[in-house]
Amino acid sequence: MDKTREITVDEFPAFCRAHGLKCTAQRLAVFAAVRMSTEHPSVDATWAAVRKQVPTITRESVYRILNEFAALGILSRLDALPAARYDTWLGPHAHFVCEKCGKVIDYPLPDGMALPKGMPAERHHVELRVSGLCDACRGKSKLQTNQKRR
Amino acid sequence: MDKTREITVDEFPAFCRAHGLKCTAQRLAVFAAVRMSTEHPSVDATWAAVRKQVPTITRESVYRILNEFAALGILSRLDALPAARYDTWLGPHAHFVCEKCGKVIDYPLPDGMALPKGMPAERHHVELRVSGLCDACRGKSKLQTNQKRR
DNA sequence: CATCCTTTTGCGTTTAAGATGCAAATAATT
DNA sequence: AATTATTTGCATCTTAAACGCAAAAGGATG
Repeated sequence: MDKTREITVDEFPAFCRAHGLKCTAQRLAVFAAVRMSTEHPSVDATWAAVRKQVPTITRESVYRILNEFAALGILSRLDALPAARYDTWLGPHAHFVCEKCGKVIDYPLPDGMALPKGMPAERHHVELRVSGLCDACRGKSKLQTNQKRR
Repeated sequence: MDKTREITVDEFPAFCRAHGLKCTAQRLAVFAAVRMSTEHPSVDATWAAVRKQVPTITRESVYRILNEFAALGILSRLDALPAARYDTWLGPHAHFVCEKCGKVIDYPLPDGMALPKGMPAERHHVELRVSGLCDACRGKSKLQTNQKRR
């Protein structure tokens, strides 16, 4: 089985059973929210989406569930400031991170991109991160003047 | 001039003059601390080192100075949890980040590694991040059992 | 070298992310 | 339907990071 393949929402209950997890409404809704989003949502963004389905869920549960999922490997965690973001694309890929608005855009890695020699073999997550200004932020003159340019 | 070249501590006063910054003892000590370290220090680690030279400096000043330096481009900021880390190696390179102890190890990028097509051109920082367990943490059996393995 | 002016620092305070402990609630199994 | 281990919600705590402002210090000028 390909560990980098994203599982679908339909497959989620079986995933829970296979890992001895209860398939709660909270877990399902959190997984579906991240799986369906293309925005690499933060905890709070995920919480906002999940509350529409499960109004009683707390932010703390979203934290716990997202980190649990990251530890189990069905989603990846992108350490970013001010807040970590989550993603279900598990294969090696590149992230463009806008320094102004925080937007994250995915790119596939070039074919045949090799890791540097000497890197530990049992890697969990490969991430090429490029930061700068996204098109929207670059277009805004007001933001441009605030942003230090080189 | 190569913008990815690290400036030396000796060159720092000239750098300040060129950018209209006052060359204060605080700025010099913060720069020297990160420049001399191979540990990718966090704000607090930098603060601890700088206090030996400038005992009165506050953590807030270290925050401000490090972020100012990152904005000016003489050091790079590595967004990591629980705290951001700073580095003076400005050229493209890879970071191995230990998921257990947070240790960061630098690797040069393989020759000819191309960026994915469509990435914004005016990039500020290219980072290949690989996470997993460092040798020290992998060697500790106690940690190994705590760590979920896949 | 003394003065002036701008920048920077230190201090107090604030916001927000993330984690934790425990009792109540709930899913899975019999 | 009852049982049991897991999970959630709630309250609380810790720490990273940022901000506003008055005091202090750097750097230029006469």
